[in-house]
Amino acid sequence: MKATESKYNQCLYFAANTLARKVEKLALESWKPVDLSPSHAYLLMMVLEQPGLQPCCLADHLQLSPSTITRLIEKLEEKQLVSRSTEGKMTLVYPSEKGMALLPALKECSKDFHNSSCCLIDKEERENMVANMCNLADKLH
Amino acid sequence: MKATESKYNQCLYFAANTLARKVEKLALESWKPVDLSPSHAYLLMMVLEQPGLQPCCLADHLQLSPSTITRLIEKLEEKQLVSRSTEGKMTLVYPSEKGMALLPALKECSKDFHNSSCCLIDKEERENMVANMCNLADKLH
DNA sequence: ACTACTCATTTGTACATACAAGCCTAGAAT
DNA sequence: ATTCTAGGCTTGTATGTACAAATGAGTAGT
Repeated sequence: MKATESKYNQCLYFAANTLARKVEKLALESWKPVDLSPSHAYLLMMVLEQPGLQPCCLADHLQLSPSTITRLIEKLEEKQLVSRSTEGKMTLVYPSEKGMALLPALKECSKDFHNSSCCLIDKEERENMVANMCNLADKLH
Repeated sequence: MKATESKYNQCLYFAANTLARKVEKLALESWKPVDLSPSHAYLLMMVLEQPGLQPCCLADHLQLSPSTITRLIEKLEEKQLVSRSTEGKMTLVYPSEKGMALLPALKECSKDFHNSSCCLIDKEERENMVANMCNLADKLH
């Protein structure tokens, strides 16, 4: 059955969750080439762009809780893609050589993901939707 | 930081997930009075409306995997809100007395959830968004 | 200098969900 | 009848995420 045919096709809870799960699945596919989950990949990309970023800053930009960020970094550290250095009460996250080497592949995955969702929906409509979703998310405190 | 201010505010992955998590949180609050998570509540409401529904049908309408449905039913059974009866190779789910007694409260929660999201966003815009999200979800195979 | 307080991070634990493999039961093929 | 197959459900296990409590390091009050 399609989501649009479901009993709950007018329910925000239903729509938001269903969409997110499907998008997650698509993203998972797109980032398979680098063997990272989408959130790991986004975090790594941020660190590559701004080496020495703090976890709290990552949490802000990715809109994830600090504890989740810790968990994501842990895994990237295991894979030796980033390293943490503790400076006083804060932690700085740096990409490793191996992490840096991954940048082009990451960008490729990013592009792939973007394309595979773009071909399903009109560019303008898509942009509108994404903006609306962010807006509503912000209102939800 | 707000989602609209994030580095990734144009990314579908980011927008869909951020929104879904926030909506989930709001829904969680709304259904606290009946001490059920939103998905448990929706499942129960479906069973109340159509006693004897099969898990596969629930999975279809709620757009969740069969295994997730099993897990949801298990918990509702523990709470003695529904019961399962195996008829040949299929399973039928029925509400219990206790489950039926919960119907008015469930409807109240449902209304609350709807209202608390409605006061944040224009009715028409909201309806549009929900419809668009379902549509896109369907296209994401 | 001692205490209390705050902030950034981590840890233990829990929840929502899914995938893959297994288990029954019903019906089909022989 | 016996075996094969398919469908519906369940089970083991894994992923993504968060909350609440714990840690540890600066900071302010006295």
